[in-house]
Amino acid sequence: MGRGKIEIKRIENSTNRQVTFSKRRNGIVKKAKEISVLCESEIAIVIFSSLNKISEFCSPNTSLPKMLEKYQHHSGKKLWDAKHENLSAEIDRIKRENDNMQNELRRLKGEDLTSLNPRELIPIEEALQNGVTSVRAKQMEFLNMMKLNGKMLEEENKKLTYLLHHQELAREGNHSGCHQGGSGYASRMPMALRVQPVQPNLQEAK
Amino acid sequence: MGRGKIEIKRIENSTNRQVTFSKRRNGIVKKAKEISVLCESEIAIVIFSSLNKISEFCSPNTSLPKMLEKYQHHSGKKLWDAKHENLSAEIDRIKRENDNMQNELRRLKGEDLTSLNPRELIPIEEALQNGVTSVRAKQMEFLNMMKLNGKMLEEENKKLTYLLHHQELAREGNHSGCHQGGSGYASRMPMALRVQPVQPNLQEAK
DNA sequence: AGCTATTGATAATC
DNA sequence: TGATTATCAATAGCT
Repeated sequence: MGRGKIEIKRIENSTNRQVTFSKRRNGIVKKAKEISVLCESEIAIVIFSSLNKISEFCSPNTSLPKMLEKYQHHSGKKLWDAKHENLSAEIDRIKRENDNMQNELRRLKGEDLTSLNPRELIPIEEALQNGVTSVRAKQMEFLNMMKLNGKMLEEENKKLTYLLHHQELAREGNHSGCHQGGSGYASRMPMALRVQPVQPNLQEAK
Repeated sequence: MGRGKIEIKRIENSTNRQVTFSKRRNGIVKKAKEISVLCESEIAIVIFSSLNKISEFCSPNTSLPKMLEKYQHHSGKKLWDAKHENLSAEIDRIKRENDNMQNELRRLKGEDLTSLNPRELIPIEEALQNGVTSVRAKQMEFLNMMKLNGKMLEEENKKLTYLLHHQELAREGNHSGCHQGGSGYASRMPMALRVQPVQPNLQEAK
């Protein structure tokens, strides 16, 4: 097709070759577009010119990576190395692990028990029981800590009260005046805390 | 080019589409061969038919993997490294999910509770309690089923015993003879079953 | 699958 | 490069 027939062999004239390359490349891409539309097929083309310039075409609604993925999947041929398979295998492995855990979780939460027989229920019950025990123990721990904390605060309160009281007394002694409705800290404190003097070595209880 | 002009749009007639696909595919591959020779270029083509049948072409002295390798190298675009990244990301995601589940599992099993505060313990305790409840319910279900099964067997036993007893009586009546070592079923049965009527509710003791 | 009238692609040229 | 056009190649419709 053209002004003259040509032999299909390397075009020696470099310029001519370039031109022909460009024209024919466009032609091929056009054909590719057409076939993809006419026959609703997917086509990907990669071309390197003799100067290693890249041209690529890929039918709409897909991409080279997608096409290659599909290629591997359908042909079974490997386009790239084992890396993928390793990763895929890893994913499969983790997903399986995931499923197992999900099942275990579901069962521990009491769902999905229908498929189990009585023998399989026993370890689950035990695990749950252990869990409850541990959690309750932990809660008791917290409770005790809080109790202890409360006691310590109480003790500190007492100490402070005692100190304030003494300050109050000292001031009264200095001024020889009597504040009947005393405005000091001590007088505003609850009776229970004010009256009792601090006991020594309270911290020892820690 | 053909007996008539055609619009470039999906060919509705399936057979026609197939034929056209085949013809044009060959055409494109031929063009690809030609350009690769004429312009000493490298070209790779992958085509999926509408039925996902693969066709591929790759210019001589190279291969699809080689081409793609070159493609990545020269274009800088990632073909499968992108895929790698996707896979890696997927792995990360799943691993995170995995870790979460593992933590949840550990906590449900009463391990690894030290890092939790009291407020966080509450839902765990509840979940465990629910789990225990569910498991026990399931166990009760099994127990009831077994009880029921036992009762049914017991009933059947009674029935059979009754029937055998009557057969025995009937035969003795007919023959007016006494088989001392009788060959009937009943006479071959263990004494325990024959003589004593089944006691009701034996299974209740379970 | 083949055939062929027809359209489409393109080699040569400017 | 880009446009033109005489030719050749691809192929649509038919068998």
